[in-house]
This record gives sequence, structure tokens and C-alpha cells, in this order.
Amino acid sequence: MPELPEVETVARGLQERLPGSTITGATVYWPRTLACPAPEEFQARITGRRVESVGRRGKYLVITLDHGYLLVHLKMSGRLFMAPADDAQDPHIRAVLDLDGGRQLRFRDARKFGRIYLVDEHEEVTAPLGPEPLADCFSLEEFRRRLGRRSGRLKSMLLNQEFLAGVGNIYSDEILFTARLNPLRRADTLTADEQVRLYQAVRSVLHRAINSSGTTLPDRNYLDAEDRAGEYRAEVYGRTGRPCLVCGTPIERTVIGGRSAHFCPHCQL
DNA sequence: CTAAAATCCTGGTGGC
DNA sequence: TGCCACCAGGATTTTA
Repeated sequence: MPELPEVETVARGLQERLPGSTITGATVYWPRTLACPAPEEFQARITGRRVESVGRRGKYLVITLDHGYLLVHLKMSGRLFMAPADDAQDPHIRAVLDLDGGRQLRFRDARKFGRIYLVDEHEEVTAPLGPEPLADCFSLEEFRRRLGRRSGRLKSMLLNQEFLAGVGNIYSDEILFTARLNPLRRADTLTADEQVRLYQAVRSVLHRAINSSGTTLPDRNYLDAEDRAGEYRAEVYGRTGRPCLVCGTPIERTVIGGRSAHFCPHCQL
């Protein structure tokens, strides 16, 4: 499932080739893919736009146009990539933007959870998001401030996009393992030292995951815009029953807020 | 406030 | 081999 490191990898790949392209048309094969506006208005407004840059905010791909923004959320199975217009299309293509030079930007999404937004200001979509965990301005002090006001479980807190933008189910588990904190702990019970560990784990895990181009699980759920798999190796996610890489205790799995949580019962307190 | 459950979806999996 | 029930998961919405 694409989270911050995977979306960042896709954004960097598209940034190599997409800027400067002019969008000459659009086809939406699965109408619900389009969060806004309605298909006819989308087609009218996107045609003739030029791509200026490709970036990321939280788990959203942010494509800056000469007028407005195209935002794409990949959700569970979404992929965004460029292809020659005469390449065969697979049945899971939900939307296609025609580009100049006989190319296309294709949105493929087997599970149909992904969404595309065309807006004048990207804040129309991204306003509710919490801070970017890797931004220079995201300080320990700000993290502590946000943490102190919460009483929920750490696992649920890290998954909350209004608390912090971009962390999903894999990296929330990896961050808590690195911080040696139990996913069931309540946020307002952390000692000062534990707050520092969590802050540093958020930054180091996401940073290392980006440097490894993200995580591709054995089912190959994620590939970047150039079909490359991520090389990050999860230490607890999906390793239920296997030995903890630090102490050898079998990794446990539980459900918190409807999400699977993997952790070492010995290392994470 | 937290939190759980339901919702949207389909590919993959385990049981028989 | 085939069929089927079930699960995963991000975000939102509903309910307690």
C-alpha cells in the first residue's frame, strides 16, 4: 500500500519526465475514480493544461499545472505511470490523460479505491492534513505539543492523517518497533525520553524507506512509475510468528482500530 | 473526546 | 481442480 515513501518515489519518478507536457485530453473509465469535478467539467478544464511539476503532500501526489492542481491518491492499489498511447491497456486502467507527443499518463487501480481531484488550490484537499514528518520545520517541540493533547493508542494516532501526514499501516508498525514502543500505549502516557524516541523513529524510518525506494511486499502490491519494486525490508510488518530481529521473540499480531498491528512483545513496552 | 463498526472494492488465499 | 467465504487496507461516515 503506497504510503509516504512510496508516493515520494513515484513523485520523483514522474518529476523526471512529466513536467513540460501538455494534456490534450482525458478519458475516465471508472467514474468514481474522479473525486471532483464531474467528468464533463474535468475533461473541459484539464484539456490544454501544462504540467509544471510533480510533488507530494502526505500520501497525495500533487501535480502542479499552469492553472490549478491535479491530486492523485493511490490508496491501496493505485499506480500512476506514463506509457506510449499505442501501448495495450490492461483492464484495470481507470483513467487516462493524453499528453502531447503520443504519450499518456495512466491511472491503474485494481481495487478502485484511488481518487483523482482537479482543484484550483491544493489546500481544498490537503488542508486537513497534519505536518509533513520529514519537513525541516517539523520539530521535536511541535511533535511534543501535538502528542500531549492525545489520549488514543499510538498505533491509531500514527495512522491519523490529521496528526501526521503520510504514515500508513506498514510504517506505523515499523516506527513503533524502532521506537521500542507498544502500539497499544496511550499517547499521553509517554515519558519525555519515549517522546524523543518516537519522534526520531518517525523521521529515521521514513527517511530510510525513501532511500530504499519504499516497500514492496511479497504480493508485489506496489511498483513505482517505472515498474520498480521498493527495497525496504520491514522488520515487523507481515512477520507474525517469526523471530524479532533484535531479541528472537516471536512477533505478535493484534488488531487496533480495525488495523493489523505487528510488534515484538519483549522489545516494545 | 475515543473508538469501534460499516462502507467502498477486488485479488489472493485457505478450506473443503 | 473448482468453488466459495473471507480478509486486507486508507479514508470517511456512522454509531456508541
